[in-house]
Amino acid sequence: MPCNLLRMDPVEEVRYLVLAAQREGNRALAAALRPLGVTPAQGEVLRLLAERQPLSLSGLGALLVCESGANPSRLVDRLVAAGLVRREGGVADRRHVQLTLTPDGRRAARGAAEAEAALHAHIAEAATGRDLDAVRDFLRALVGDRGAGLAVARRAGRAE
Amino acid sequence: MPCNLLRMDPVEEVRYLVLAAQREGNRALAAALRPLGVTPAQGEVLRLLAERQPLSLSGLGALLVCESGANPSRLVDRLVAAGLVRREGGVADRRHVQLTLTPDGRRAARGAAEAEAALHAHIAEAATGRDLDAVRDFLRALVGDRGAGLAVARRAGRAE
DNA sequence: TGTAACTTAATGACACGACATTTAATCCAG
DNA sequence: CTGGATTAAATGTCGTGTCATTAAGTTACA
Repeated sequence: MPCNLLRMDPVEEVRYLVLAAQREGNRALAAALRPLGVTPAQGEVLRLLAERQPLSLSGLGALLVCESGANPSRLVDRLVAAGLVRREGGVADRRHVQLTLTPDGRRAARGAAEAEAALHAHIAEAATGRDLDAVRDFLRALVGDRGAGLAVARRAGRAE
Repeated sequence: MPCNLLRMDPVEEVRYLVLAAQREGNRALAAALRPLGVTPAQGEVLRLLAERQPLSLSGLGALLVCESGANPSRLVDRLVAAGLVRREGGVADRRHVQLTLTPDGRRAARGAAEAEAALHAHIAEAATGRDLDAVRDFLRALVGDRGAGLAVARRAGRAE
């Protein structure tokens, strides 16, 4: 009885819409990446390495928005097993691993960039006639600088 | 080279901020629910049943924003094992399961409501001085009526 | 120097989340 | 009334995502 008469609180609806947007974006991206044999999380790793290799596991973890807190050992494991990433022991500090793309990994990163472009076009379309910067500012305030929010800030060049 | 001089595209930043907001919201909610021994996904089931029981598995699945596509058999399994939900065979149609809350489940649903209220207060705080309705409208346009977006629309009374 | 604090990565455990397949119950066209 | 399509639920599989612990390497300080 409560829900056809009572409208949902805008705050609660925004909470669920954020969840829904993440889910649908992830589904769309997964579908676009499937022909490459790569998942969205793996695609994020490939894109980061293409721009900033070499990276250590913890350096990568600091920039990943997915898998924000922990170290992405197992995420990288699968990319190494797939032959897309090389994992070499560090020289100066033997704790640090050096992650780099293989030639196949570079190719997959290019494909992932195209899949992301399609998703970005979809977001841009939903933003036509709206103030996307206001949405961005709200989301920045919402995530603050904890965990995943800090990773985005680092990616955007707003924090080191 | 690319990232301290080149600002990130607002569209791409919004994409990652949506992901980050979902992650951080989920982490905060998980922490608030942990004393109850319940996860955010389980909390969503408890809240839905508290308002709309009895529900079948597919009816529940149509309203869940998490786990949007599939049937939430295993999600419910754990709630039944925890003694929070009762799962009874249907009468008219023996395929349909009847899900209802146990007294413990009603109690857990009340606790989950309090944990959600804290998250909603955090969202409301990030929205002060901003146009939350505009954010909501953008996110509605973004998710459309596919999968999780449709579940939100149903919850908000915008669709049956 | 030597040891305690710290950092990095690996790993165990558990619960999703998405897709696909299977099984059982119901519906419906002929 | 019957046999194929449809629907509901369960289940298999794989890849996260989070928290915790462990082990190894490095730093810092008494």
